[in-house]
Amino acid sequence: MPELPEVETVKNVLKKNLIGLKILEVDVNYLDMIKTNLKEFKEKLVNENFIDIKRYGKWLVFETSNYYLVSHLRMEGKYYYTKRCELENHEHVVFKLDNGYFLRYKDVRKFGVMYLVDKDKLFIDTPLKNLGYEPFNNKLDVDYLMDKFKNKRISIKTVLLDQEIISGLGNIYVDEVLFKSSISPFKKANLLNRLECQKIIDTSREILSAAIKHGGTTIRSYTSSLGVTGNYQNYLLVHTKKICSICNSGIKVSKINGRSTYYCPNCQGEANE
DNA sequence: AGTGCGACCCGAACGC
DNA sequence: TGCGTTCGGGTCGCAC
Repeated sequence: MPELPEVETVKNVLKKNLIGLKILEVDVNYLDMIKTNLKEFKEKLVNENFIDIKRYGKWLVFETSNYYLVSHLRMEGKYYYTKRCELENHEHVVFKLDNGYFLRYKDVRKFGVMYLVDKDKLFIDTPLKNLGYEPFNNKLDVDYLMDKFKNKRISIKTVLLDQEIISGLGNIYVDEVLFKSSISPFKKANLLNRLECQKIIDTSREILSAAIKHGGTTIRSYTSSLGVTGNYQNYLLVHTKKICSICNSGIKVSKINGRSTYYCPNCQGEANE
């Protein structure tokens, strides 16, 4: 499932292939995937050139001559850059390009979404308007986190999944960050001190850098797609693990706000601490 | 404003 | 074995 490192990898591969190419045709097979006006989506993108591809948090943003195409892969969305023109199952959006290739978006669960907006509306008419700082942003510091956490009486696990505070951490990496910071996922965010906030910042940067270096994490073995067959799963310390690599205690799994959460009760503390 | 939860999906995993 | 049920994953939108 793509989190920030996976999306970064996809972005880099797409960028290598798509820049300069023109869109000749747009097919949409699952209408609800397009969250802005469907007719405009199909018409406006014709004859647009790909100029740049960016990533904001887990969002992928294609810059074309006149618009931004905003895409979120959710759990299983993937892009294929291919000469194949036969429609495969679960391919919901297909772009025909002017070099004989196609950009094909495939998403079994249909969870992904796309927006098409004018260039001055990227941070106004899309969910990007709510994104918090990325882990690598220098503005993400202890004062920022202390301020964001001060009225949050919910678990730090839930708060770190909130993209409006830090953007780009998903379920796997939040577990890793909290483990490496020796903080219980159950701890209320407003109870964290400055040292703990600093640890969250430092470990987020460390873990995401390492994950990007290894191409992201492939937990379920879906068929590989454009650039997303990472091997960071081999470096996970707590998520999906049974035994703590630090103290040999059994790793516990609990639901926090509906999300499966792996933690070491000995190194990080228990539910009621 | 903060919080909680349903909706969105469907293949895989599970339970009987 | 075969069938029905549950689960998971990120985000939005809504109710309180």
